[in-house]
Amino acid sequence: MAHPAQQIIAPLDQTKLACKDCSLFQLCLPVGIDATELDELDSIIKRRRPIKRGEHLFHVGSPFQAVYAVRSGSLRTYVPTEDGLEQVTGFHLPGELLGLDAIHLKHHPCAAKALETTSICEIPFDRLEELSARLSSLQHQLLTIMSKEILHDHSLLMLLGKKSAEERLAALLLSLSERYQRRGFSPTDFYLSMSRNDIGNYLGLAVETVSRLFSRFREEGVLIVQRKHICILDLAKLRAIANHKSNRGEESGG
Amino acid sequence: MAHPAQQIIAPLDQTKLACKDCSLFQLCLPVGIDATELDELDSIIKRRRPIKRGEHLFHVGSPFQAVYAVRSGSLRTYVPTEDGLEQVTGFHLPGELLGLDAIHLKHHPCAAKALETTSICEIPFDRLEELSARLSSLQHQLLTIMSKEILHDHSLLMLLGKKSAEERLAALLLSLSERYQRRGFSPTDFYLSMSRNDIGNYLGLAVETVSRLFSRFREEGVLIVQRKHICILDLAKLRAIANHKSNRGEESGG
DNA sequence: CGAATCCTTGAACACCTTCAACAGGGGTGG
DNA sequence: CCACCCCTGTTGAAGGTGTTCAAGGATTCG
Repeated sequence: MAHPAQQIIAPLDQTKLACKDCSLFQLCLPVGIDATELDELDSIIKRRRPIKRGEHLFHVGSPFQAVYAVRSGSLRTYVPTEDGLEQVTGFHLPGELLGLDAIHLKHHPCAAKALETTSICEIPFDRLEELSARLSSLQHQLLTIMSKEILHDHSLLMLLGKKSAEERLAALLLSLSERYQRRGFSPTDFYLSMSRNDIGNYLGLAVETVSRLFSRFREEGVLIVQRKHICILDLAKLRAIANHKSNRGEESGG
Repeated sequence: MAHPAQQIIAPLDQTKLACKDCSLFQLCLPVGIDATELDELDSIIKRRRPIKRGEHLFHVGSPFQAVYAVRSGSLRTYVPTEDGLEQVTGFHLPGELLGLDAIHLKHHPCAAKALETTSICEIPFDRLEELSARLSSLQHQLLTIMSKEILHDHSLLMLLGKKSAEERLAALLLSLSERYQRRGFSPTDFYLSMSRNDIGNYLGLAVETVSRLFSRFREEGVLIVQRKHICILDLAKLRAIANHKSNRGEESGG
């Protein structure tokens, strides 16, 4: 199901769209790269056929050959646990890079699954490394993206380690809101492409808790929620919930 | 206080020790780098005077100029939360690199504090980037280390999102055990350089819970604990606790 | 030796989970 | 087109795990 808000993305038949013409240009790898360099980067990028909801971009353990940039749609990454369950490690929106955590082990430590119909740019890693050795701005951008990912993980760690259920969900909604805004969508009106189950899993909460929280937020006038459609009414209040409250956690003396 | 198990590290007056003579050679940046390349790397690395327990290597917000490798001792990294509390994001043992999460924002998003007397190699980042543009093995190693850090964070996310208190502490002890072993120390007999408070903070648990867990592990014959001194008696059982048990978490349908 | 800090243990409470039942969509087939 | 079913999402009640509050014991350092 294509969400109305996401239809400013180029239609699927324009799969040859160059980086320089991509609406995600400023959110993706090419940041800070000049025209001739951009052509070089462009030449190594492959555009894949869109993948459908539920299909995998890569599986756990599959050999690491490329990193991937989301062009449209969304995915979730997750790792299976020993018990046959799974832990969702992230949701990935247009302009975001996936697969960088595979560099170390040379195979993917997590799987990536499309949450809806999703189109992807594939960037062979050996060629990217080659190219980034020559283009210092690209090398820097690559490190920056990885650094950003570490940063994101740290904020998530804080979320899971210190925050209440209410704060966690508020933080996720705010994160999505900001990311949609940067991509030119409404920050207050969007569709969740992931299920309540995915959200609960990601935030370390039971599905029922997530559902109850949505209801509570609705009762408090923070948002309107109808199944997957979210309309944030009071962004300030949502921020207050995400940051404020909760005197949990310890001052760590040392 | 120097812990007996850590005295195989070179004494403090040998601060000019070259990478090639460092006992951490195979755990640090120089992995897979040949002799001449190593000299080049060596030439940009500064050895700093050891820092004492409680002193900071860098603060939150301080400008990003270098990454740091731990030579001896240990540190903890943490980020302050809005409420004036803090979240511990990691413990860092000899051979490990700190500061890579600062690349993106150009200033340190977390602070690093010595848990004991600690000596450090400082590696100016601009020169490291320069050098890694020329040495592809170094470039690759740098990406690998960042990838490894992302990987570590993901396992920690799983820990905080899905695991019980018992599993979390067991996992931390196993992680320390393995890391000490790789560094040539005993995997079953070591000193914790961090406080119970730090551990609880890191694992998202109250100090009291950590304390109770140590007692329970002792009662179950898994380990002997005397303040900071840990002696693991039953590594297999500790692994069982860390991996097995607990049917929490959700199968995430989609 | 005294003070401060860290660690441990106990009891009551809170938050979230688990278990259970039901409601609402979306797809399929008659 | 409607009935049916499956899946996702919602809501209620009971229970558990970890937290908070409180107090006492151990260790370190001036």
